[in-house]
Amino acid sequence: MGRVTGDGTVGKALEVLDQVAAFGRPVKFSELLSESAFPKPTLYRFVQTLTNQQMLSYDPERQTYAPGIRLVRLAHAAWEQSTLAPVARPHIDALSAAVGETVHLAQLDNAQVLYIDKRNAGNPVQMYSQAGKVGPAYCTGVGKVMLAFSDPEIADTVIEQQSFHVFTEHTLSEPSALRDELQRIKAHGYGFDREEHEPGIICVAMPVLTDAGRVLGALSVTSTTNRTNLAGLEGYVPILRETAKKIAQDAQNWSFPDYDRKETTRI
Amino acid sequence: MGRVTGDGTVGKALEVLDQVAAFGRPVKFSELLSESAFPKPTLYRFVQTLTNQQMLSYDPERQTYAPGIRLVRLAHAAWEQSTLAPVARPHIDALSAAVGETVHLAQLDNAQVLYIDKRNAGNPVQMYSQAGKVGPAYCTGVGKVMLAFSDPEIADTVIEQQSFHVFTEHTLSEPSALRDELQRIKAHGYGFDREEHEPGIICVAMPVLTDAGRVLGALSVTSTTNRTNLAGLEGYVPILRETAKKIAQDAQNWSFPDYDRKETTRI
DNA sequence: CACTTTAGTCTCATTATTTGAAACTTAGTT
DNA sequence: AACTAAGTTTCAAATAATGAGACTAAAGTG
Repeated sequence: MGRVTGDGTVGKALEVLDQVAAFGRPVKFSELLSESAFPKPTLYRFVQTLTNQQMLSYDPERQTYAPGIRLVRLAHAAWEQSTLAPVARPHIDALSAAVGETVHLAQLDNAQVLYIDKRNAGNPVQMYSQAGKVGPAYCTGVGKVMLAFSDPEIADTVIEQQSFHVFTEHTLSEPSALRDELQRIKAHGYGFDREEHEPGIICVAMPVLTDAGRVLGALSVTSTTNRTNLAGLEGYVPILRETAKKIAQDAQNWSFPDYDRKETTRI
Repeated sequence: MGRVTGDGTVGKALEVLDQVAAFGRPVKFSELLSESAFPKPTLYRFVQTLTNQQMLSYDPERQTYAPGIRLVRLAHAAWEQSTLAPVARPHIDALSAAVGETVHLAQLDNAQVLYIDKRNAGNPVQMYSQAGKVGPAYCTGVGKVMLAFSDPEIADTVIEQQSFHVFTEHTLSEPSALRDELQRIKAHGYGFDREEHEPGIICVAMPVLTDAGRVLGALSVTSTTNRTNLAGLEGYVPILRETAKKIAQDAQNWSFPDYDRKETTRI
């Protein structure tokens, strides 16, 4: 059995859920079927079950499925309890205020970069729309920095799964080039995105490491080639290093208060 | 069988997931067991499966489970495709700028108010931390407004599920009082929160309705009794009504562009 | 209009998985 | 060492998942 899923029925159902999410738009049953490894009635039942459970939503007019509203509720709990976001929040607020540029906080999920928080430079709104978004690990500042400090075995597994799609003329398109870059990043302690993902967009990234050296996530300050250059961004390294250190410390000391939360409180 | 779950194994597993999320903090297996309807080995296997699947995360040090990071990624897709948030975004930006007070956008999920977007008044950050949060339907402006315009059958079902916990001296603590209030809201077309959930916090809420009168969600402008009063908030009714109308129109005309999204794009 | 195709839904005997009582293994007391 | 509580494994019985195929509805075609 070629399948990696495992975990019986539940694993299979979640695989379907991921598939729907991967489309990035509402999908018809037939579209799903043509990409799915499951036979028609089996896929059908999964989709029905997930829709019943509000893990998928169904648009009867267009006959399309999309990830459901129940996920939004569940994710809030996940974000607050299983990501760096709550401990990092005050620190990236301060960082953002100090540098006046866009700040990202990311973690690794499934060989992809998962952005878990963001502070915009000029425009103060439009935030949640970004947290939860995923990006490629091989051509983003945060992605490369996390790989550079990851366990070599894990890094290898992740590298194997990268698409190495060429976004710009600066994109590293070969695993070997990426490995060299990771070497350099590890030596310096931080890394750059040199317009590797989008023309004109550059960033400095810093890993968030435990005292033992385990990667918890990464931070970055992003700007454009119009406003600054790599040397300019390098000036943020000290404050980035400080911020990363504080986040790591707080994360290690973090202990959840065991207050009884009687009822939901006002948001 | 008394169980409401249905949907076989997948439904049961998701019930466990909900239970973990409901704790609002990392939980030990034994805590979960004592609240769960499942026998020990069954619950044990569900928790294992969900952890494998990254729907739960496990902290080996504290031996606790929490909702997992995979949910954050899935929720982003849900938020963008299955909620009012993307269509409403520009309109609530405009509303927020115009009124200079905190603005909420909410939908009903499972007899609860689910906040799906928010604009803060003074402090511009701290946003995603709020979207995804849930609140009671019977004592929030958005909750009551959505109930008032819902199908009576649905409203009844929802009302039955409310806790009617008394948060403040103004909280409506009886279904009959709530029903009267819903009547009044329906007559006026909008509603207030008169410090029913938290002392000093008041709001005006407006439903977002389709042309056919179906409830899509609700909007509210929140303030404090220090800054204004109900009469003051009532002044926002025209702009709220306009905003709600625009959101409803956009939601009805909304059609997803069928561009091929080749790769993930920069966040 | 009958005929074909395609997409979506349903049935049911077979098969595989889930189930949970009970037993076992740690790890922490007294 | 004896006791206790929390977590984990086993295995036969009970149950649910599976998918080939049949059916239906709707859209396209000659």
